Amino acid sequence: MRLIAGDRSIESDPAERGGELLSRLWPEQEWVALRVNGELRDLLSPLGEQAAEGQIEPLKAEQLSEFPELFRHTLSHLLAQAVRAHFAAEGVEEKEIHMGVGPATQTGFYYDFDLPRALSEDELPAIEQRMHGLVSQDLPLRRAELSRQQAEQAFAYDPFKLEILSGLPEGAQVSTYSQGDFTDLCRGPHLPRTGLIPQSFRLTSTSGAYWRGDERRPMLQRIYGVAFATEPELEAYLTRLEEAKRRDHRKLGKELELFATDPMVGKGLVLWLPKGTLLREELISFLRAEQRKRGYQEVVTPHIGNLELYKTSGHYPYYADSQFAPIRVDDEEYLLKPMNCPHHIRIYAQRPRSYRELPIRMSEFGTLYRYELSGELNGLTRVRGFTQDDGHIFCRQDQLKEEFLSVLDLTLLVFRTLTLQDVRFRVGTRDPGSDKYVGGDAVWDQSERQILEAVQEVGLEYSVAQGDAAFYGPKLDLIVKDAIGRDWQLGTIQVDYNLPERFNLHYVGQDGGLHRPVMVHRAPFGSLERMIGILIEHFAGDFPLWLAPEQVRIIPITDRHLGYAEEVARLLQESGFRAGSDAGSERMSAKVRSAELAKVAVTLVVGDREEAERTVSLRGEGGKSRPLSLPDLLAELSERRGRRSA
RNA sequence: GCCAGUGUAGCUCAGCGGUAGAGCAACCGAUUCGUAAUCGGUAGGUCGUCGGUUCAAAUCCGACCUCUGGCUCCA
Repeated sequence: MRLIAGDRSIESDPAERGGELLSRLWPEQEWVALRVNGELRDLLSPLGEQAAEGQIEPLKAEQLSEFPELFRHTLSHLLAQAVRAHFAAEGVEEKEIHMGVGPATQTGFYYDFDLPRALSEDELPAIEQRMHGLVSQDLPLRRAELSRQQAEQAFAYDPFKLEILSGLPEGAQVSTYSQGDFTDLCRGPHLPRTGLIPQSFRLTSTSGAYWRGDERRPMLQRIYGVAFATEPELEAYLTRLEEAKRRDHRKLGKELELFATDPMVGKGLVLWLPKGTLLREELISFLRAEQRKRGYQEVVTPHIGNLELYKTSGHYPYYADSQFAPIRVDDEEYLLKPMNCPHHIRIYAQRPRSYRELPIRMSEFGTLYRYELSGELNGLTRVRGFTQDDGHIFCRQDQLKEEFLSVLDLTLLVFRTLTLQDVRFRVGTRDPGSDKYVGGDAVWDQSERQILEAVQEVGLEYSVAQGDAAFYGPKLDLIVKDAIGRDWQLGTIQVDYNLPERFNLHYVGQDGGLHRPVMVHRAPFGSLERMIGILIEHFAGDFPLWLAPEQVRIIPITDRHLGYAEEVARLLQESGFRAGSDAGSERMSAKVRSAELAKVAVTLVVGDREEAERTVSLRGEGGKSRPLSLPDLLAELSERRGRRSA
């Protein structure tokens, strides 16, 4: 067969190994891997028939930064070899250590083991040392191909490997990779020798992980590592972790007295402290005002609902596992509200609706309760009680796309205002192989097509995630990047043909007949709890003026300036600012420090000069201050607040 | 829910069989000071809870609870 390498054409054979081909082409150079038609391959594997007419691209060690999965995957094998050696040192036979899977991850690698005893995190440095040693030994990797039957004999001691093999077709060929005395079943690709692995890796943690992610299967011990091509990249990653830790909303939430959780109240239930409540109320009134402009009507519905309501909607028993158990009252059962939509639907159904009043856009800041697994609960991002900025649009089919676009517009406005600029879409469609969905194929096809059209019209980057749909309809998730580049899934818009049908909703059309409305579910924030958690981390607690719980603090230089400080504070308060003066007996610089630590949005200092001139000294970025007259101060702060900028 | 770790004053942490400690914060007093820490004093803890071992437990053992890192799930 013929292959193309740059501007050269070369004759090869499907059985020829990548490495052999490259050393024929460039005998003096050392390569670490190659790409065939863009697909990453290792030097040890035969090119295969599908390489014919393919474009060959050799990769040098210097290019490993671009293909970290190469050394990360090889490192997971080294980890397995090191773990075996570690246990061999205490007399454990290597075949007693069974292994699950060990792939590369986004930042490193892991491997799952079934070990004779619990591994402590204190043992990781010793295992890591062994791994560094294996790299230094520069062991060559060997690849072998064998039939499924041969592999089953070779790995007869390991039930997990056998299970992997049993999932392959009868006559399948599999490959193994070995270095030193260690052999693992693996598809590759791998580096050709361990000496090419950068030493910039670290074992970071251990955890439990179910075999094949299934909670009914045994739990294995997972060891995680991080690995980068160069030491500076590893350092940069570890610095990012530090930065994330510094911004942790649980830590900042406590320090800034925004929220608390209390075991006596119940886990996963958030207590909003006064400062956090201010933040929350600002977000709510911002969205409420935007929704009014867009013709939403706000409603309020109870925190519990009759179980029949959720049986009709289909939420019960479908989501019974993640709901609080029903409450029995007399002869009826009630559920803590896991969803607002059934309540809103019953509001729609209070009286006959005309095509003239559609679309009806109903919104509610509705508090929901879901029974999340206790091990899942986490700060504000995973809780058992939360408030959704929920909304449901009931419209005619011909209005659907416009409504969908308008929701998209609102959601993007919300994100831009919160300075979450980098947004992309993910369209969740149904999994054709699953039967969990309600409703027919025709409506599903229709709604999936409408979402895609709307998304394409907006023109932002989007992807399609098959199988990500809700049980009642396809959905659109918005994924945003925060200030330190982390992705968050926020806001969700869903088209729903099924609930209107289950509740038998209709409207009277122009033709006098009854028609079925379409529903759009949407929540730009998603949950206020989660959104605020993300915002705390995005801003690292330094909220823009409009959101800052404490907006202005006025620091008098000595006690004799306190009267003037209070006068300035009152002036600001009259314009609706959350302002106060610091009457403590500390030195001015200590008060400045306290204001910084409390992350007050604006710090003003007043002394003799300011009092005489009726000005304030506004403390800006990096401690640089500038004088401002009181009218200018009010104008500047009002403008900043109005623009919702920092 | 499962695996592993963790828990000492409001916060950060020391103490690891022999009478509970520090810094910061709080409170009191002095100080009145120009953009990230003024000085002195006072108060604050059934060492997560319950049980066990011991003459003696914050310290050793067990159970439970919280929280943390994962697994799994997310309408």
